[in-house]
Amino acid sequence: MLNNLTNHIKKFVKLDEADEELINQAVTIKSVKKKTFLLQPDHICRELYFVSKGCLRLYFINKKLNEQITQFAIENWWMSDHGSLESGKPSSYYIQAVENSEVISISKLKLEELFEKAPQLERYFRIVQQRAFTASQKRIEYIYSMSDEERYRHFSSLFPDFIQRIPQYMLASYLGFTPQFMSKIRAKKV
Amino acid sequence: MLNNLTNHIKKFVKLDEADEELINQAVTIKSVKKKTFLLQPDHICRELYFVSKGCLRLYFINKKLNEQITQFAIENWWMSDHGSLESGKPSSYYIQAVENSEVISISKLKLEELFEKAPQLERYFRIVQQRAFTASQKRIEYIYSMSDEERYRHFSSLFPDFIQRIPQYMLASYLGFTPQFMSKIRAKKV
DNA sequence: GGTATTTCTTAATCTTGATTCATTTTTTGA
DNA sequence: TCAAAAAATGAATCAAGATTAAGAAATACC
Repeated sequence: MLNNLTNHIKKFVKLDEADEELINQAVTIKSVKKKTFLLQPDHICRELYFVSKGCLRLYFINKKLNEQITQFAIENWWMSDHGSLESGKPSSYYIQAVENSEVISISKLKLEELFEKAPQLERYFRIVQQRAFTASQKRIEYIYSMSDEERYRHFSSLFPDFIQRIPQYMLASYLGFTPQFMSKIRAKKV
Repeated sequence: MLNNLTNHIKKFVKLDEADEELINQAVTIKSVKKKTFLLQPDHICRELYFVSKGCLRLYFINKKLNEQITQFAIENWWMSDHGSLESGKPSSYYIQAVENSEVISISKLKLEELFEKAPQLERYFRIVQQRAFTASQKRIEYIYSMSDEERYRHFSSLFPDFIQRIPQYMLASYLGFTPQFMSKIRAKKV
């Protein structure tokens, strides 16, 4: 649904019909089945993805050859490898659909064109980017101020619905510990 | 030096003389002595600080009553508590000068006025914000993929000059471990 | 509907880095 | 310049969570 994107933008800045039209022409809708990759290592990331339905994850393979998830994106979140997108260098990440999803995709190039034609988007992305940064900082704060167990309980209480949607091992990965440890603390819970 | 700010902005977007004038009128220069606080807990953060000389740190007091540093800002970096700035709620952070510093300060209010008068700034802050987010994500990646010792050695090799500027215990705090552990790995180094 | 693959659990042992407490070294400021 | 405060070091003990290795339970798919 294209509307999901423009509706989200309109929560932050004003768009007239011409703007909406421009945006809708610049983006493409993709249906992605569970486990499909939108980005793989050694590829240059050239697009940003807005999740209109479903769930994506961003992860890399660490030295111990385990998947390390660094981000999830659900409805109304953007997902991309901004590092690769900016630098034009190959990514070291995977972006993969965790559920059958619908994403609205826009290339970096088209986005830059859009910034010229609809300058309010510049503001929208500034705001969205700032929120993303604040959230990321908050996450670092949590990492450094809670134990793994505390972080698990904290996350569960903040996002009870979300933890139902994804396999436990993915949450363990996102929170930075092993599935075994996750089982241990869940067992304790009783 | 006001020029430090406008020069930095001009690395990302074009400014004409009128823009520069507007910016210079909106900001104020502050000389801050080492250990001076620019923000303390329970205060609402209403400003953003651009470091034109010196070094600031952002930290909070964790449950164990230790200082936990989450960010440093040196020359040409912005520092603020975006969470408090955005929400208008009291901060739980300290922003403190680590060295005698010169900061260029702008209030959230004035900045919003500036966005109207000089829309290129919207782009500048979008770009700066995006870089900050990318850096923050990169940091989370490091936290989750290296041991504390590895992270210390990695950081030291990336920023050899910076580690000379700050006390070791502050670096230990930023990297998320104790000064004692830091001593241990430094001793090993020989 | 049954087999194969994924996901989750349990338990024993091992490691990294925290804690505690004491001492030394360096820096600061009157 | 010298006393006091701040910062760094060292060593012994402890704890959180990793690792390894099974096995059990769910889910997916043919």
